[in-house]
Amino acid sequence: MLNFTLTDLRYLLALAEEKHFAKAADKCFVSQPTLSIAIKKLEDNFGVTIFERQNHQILITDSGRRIIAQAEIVLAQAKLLQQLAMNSADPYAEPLKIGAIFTIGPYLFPKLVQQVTHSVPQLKLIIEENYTDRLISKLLSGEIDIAILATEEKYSELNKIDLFNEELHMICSNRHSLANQKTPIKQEQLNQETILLLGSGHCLRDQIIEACNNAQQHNHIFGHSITTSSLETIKYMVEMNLGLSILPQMAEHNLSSQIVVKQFGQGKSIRTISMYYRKNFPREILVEQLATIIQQFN
Amino acid sequence: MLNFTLTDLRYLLALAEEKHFAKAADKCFVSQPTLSIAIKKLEDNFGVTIFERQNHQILITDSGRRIIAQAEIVLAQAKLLQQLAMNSADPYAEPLKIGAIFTIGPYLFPKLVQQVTHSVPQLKLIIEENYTDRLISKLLSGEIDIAILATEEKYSELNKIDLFNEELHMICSNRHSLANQKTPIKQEQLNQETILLLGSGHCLRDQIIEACNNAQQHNHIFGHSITTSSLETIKYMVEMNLGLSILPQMAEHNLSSQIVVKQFGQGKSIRTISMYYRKNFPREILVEQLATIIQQFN
DNA sequence: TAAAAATACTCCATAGGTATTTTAT
DNA sequence: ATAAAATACCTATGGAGTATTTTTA
Repeated sequence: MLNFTLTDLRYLLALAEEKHFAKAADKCFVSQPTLSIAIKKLEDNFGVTIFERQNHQILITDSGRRIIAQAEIVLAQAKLLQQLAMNSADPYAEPLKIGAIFTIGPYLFPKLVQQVTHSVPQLKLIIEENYTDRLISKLLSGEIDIAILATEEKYSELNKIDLFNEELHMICSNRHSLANQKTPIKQEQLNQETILLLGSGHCLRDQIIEACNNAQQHNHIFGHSITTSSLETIKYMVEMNLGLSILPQMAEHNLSSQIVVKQFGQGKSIRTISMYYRKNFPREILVEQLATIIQQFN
Repeated sequence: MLNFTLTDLRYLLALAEEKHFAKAADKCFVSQPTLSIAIKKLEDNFGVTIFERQNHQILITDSGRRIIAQAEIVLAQAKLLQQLAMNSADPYAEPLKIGAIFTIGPYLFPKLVQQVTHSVPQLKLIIEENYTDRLISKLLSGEIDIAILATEEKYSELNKIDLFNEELHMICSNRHSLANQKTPIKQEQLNQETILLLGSGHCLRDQIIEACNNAQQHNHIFGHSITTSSLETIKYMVEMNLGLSILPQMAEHNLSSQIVVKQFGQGKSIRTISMYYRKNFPREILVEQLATIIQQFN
């Protein structure tokens, strides 16, 4: 067990420098007896004479010199710790780690990073794209601080802020037979079509299946489905008229002119994008700030 | 000013490791509330949340991780200090610095080092030869711990232990006219002789002058004197019959067979060799031990 | 209901103060 | 007589305890 305190060391160094109890005490803003007693306690505990009280002058013993040198190191490191901690008090000091699902990240992150760089330049973002369940577990384990998801699921350990709703639209090639239909596409019309879907794990896949399925029982509503790995792949395949697909609004950005966007379903098919973060997350202010930024995108 | 203690850091590291307040408290041998409060105090003072109290699990924030890493450094250095200090508690831990005048060192130190190596092997000696006044000032400033001198001077800041007396003898070549005299040499006989002396500053020079001068007023008792730099030089010159000289007993060791030692003066000419050290020198025990060793040399 | 952390409160060790004594110049 | 450090003695902060409450799984 350590038998000294950081205060003791401050007194020690002051005395080593001043070589005069009263002056050293002044320097530490304490009384001379306080410093005397602290030094005595240190020496007694160590069992070492650090200062040789010579008549009206103070000498440092050889052991003392080594002890003082080490005490300097300890105090210097302690001050570093203090600074480090104080700097971290700023919630912007540490980067914020945000994850989003694959079907949001590519379209949201660029705008988010741009806006944050502009309006909260002191904040660094670390972004990642992943599946919903992976993001949830990373969020719970502290690997990320915020997850941007499109799920209706409730998580008791997490807080949620809704960001925006986005519609799901059908896209097809302008050469496709549905391309010229004026009325919204009905679910039944997809029965004979080739549908391009993301792989399982992507929540968009489930959302599309649910949106198409609607009141129907069976899972396989499509005539034929092809599973792909990313929305960008899907867009290229639709452009080549290899099938049609359902896209969230955000992904319609920069669509090829050969792709047609069609209203889909009887009502509007929408999904809600929300921000999740741990209850008690100490930087909740930041979360709210980011939510506001994103909400102003629409 | 530092707003944390080493104890706080111990608690911090324990909690970081255990991630459980009660277990961390156990590890530190304190109660759970004690540790809780200490952590809270730390966090409040730093203005940083270090531990995110997640429902029945504790997460470390990113700021926390850095703080903990630095806290580890501080504690490690503090423990080093503790060890260092504890080891120094041993009075033998640090080398002892001894100075002796030029006319004692070469003859005393070899025997001293040999005996210390044998009977106090854990003690290291750092030896030096110098003039009396230089040794005194080094002793007062703490550059050396012990001075071995031949002086009658009193120093109020220093303690003194007498070691031994040594006689002063005359030496001359066996070809010298005084070499065959049976009775002790009288002071007056030196009036016509060439005397080899050490340079000024060497106390032996003054002691010899005083011994020869005796009741006489004038300083120049010798027919002719030559100043040399060391007793060894003097011995070689005496061997070559370039003059005679006065030697302390110790220096008679290993004299050339061509040199004759003669009793000198009516009474015995002696000087007292003493050990000086600072009052309050914390390792007085060692001084006494060394004094005893030297006293047993005769 | 159980487990974990926070809170309330009580207590005492000790760091700090003032006044004084001791020691040495 | 003066200057410096040590000692005596008192006070109060805060570190540590036990008991209890709050919170959440």
